[in-house]
Amino acid sequence: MKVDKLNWEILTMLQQNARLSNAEIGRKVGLSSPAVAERIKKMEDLGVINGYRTDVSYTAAGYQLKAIITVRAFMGKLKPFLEKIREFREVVNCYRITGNENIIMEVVFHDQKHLEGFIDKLITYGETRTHIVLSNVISNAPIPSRSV
Amino acid sequence: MKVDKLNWEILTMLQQNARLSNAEIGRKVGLSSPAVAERIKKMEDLGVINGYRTDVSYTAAGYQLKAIITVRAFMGKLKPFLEKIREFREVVNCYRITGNENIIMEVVFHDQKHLEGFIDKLITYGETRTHIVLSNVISNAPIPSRSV
DNA sequence: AATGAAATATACTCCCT
DNA sequence: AGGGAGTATATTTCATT
Repeated sequence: MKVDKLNWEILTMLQQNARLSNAEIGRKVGLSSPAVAERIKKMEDLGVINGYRTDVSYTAAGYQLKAIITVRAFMGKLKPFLEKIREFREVVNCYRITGNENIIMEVVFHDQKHLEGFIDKLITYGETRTHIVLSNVISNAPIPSRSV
Repeated sequence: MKVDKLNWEILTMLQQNARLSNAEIGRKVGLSSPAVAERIKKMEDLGVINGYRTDVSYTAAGYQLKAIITVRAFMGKLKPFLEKIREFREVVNCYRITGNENIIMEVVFHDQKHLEGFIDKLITYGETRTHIVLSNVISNAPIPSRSV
């Protein structure tokens, strides 16, 4: 899909603040609010925009820790794992990746016991490695519009 | 901070769609729109809500691949790395983590050459490992309100 | 594709409880 | 902490270019 310059300006603003009004976006990019609404609608329909998310602080929300967990699935266990993992609501993101590990996940936990219980549930599916997140260096940076 | 049941309902809705109007949220949770606005404002001020992001498809936006890159920083190179990495706009997320690797990043690339050039820029800072993202199993799932 | 105008809906401010 | 009223602003629809 072709995303033109104007749409990139809109996307850049929306990535920084998804709750901006169409009218406000229009003022900054020099379009009327119906024009902005139409462009956004089209980007939603084409799948350029997947959705609008609120970034909730996991610590403020009562979770003490976040972990990056990789899984190296046992033979024949990847598919069952992929079906099972959707049931675990602690999992914020989960990707299938290349390399020695097949899966990488970002998971939030109330405490260490919670983390321990989570890892225990995965032992039948594969070998796990857990990294605790110490701090955020970059969080959900907007995707830039062109070669950087 | 104490997030009560009503705020959790609001947060759950906002995590799924950040562009919902206060009026619509109010209708579903049984509050007036000024009351919803006030609660949201308070959660923003307290840092429960960090912001509102638009989820843009990196492929639709002209990026061909996404990679998970870990870095094991050389002695004394972690700090310089943390300062430098903010300049790279391809980096969508970057965390400091425990374990053998110090850093894990989620990075988007136009093509393999772009990825190659990126990795080259990191060699003075540490040892990198790159995993290409094959597919999304779970994407930005809302943080659940209680023990799961 | 975009604009302008009319109708509807929402947000914001203030006061009251 | 929330409701209600009044005003300002935004969204939506549609006709027009």
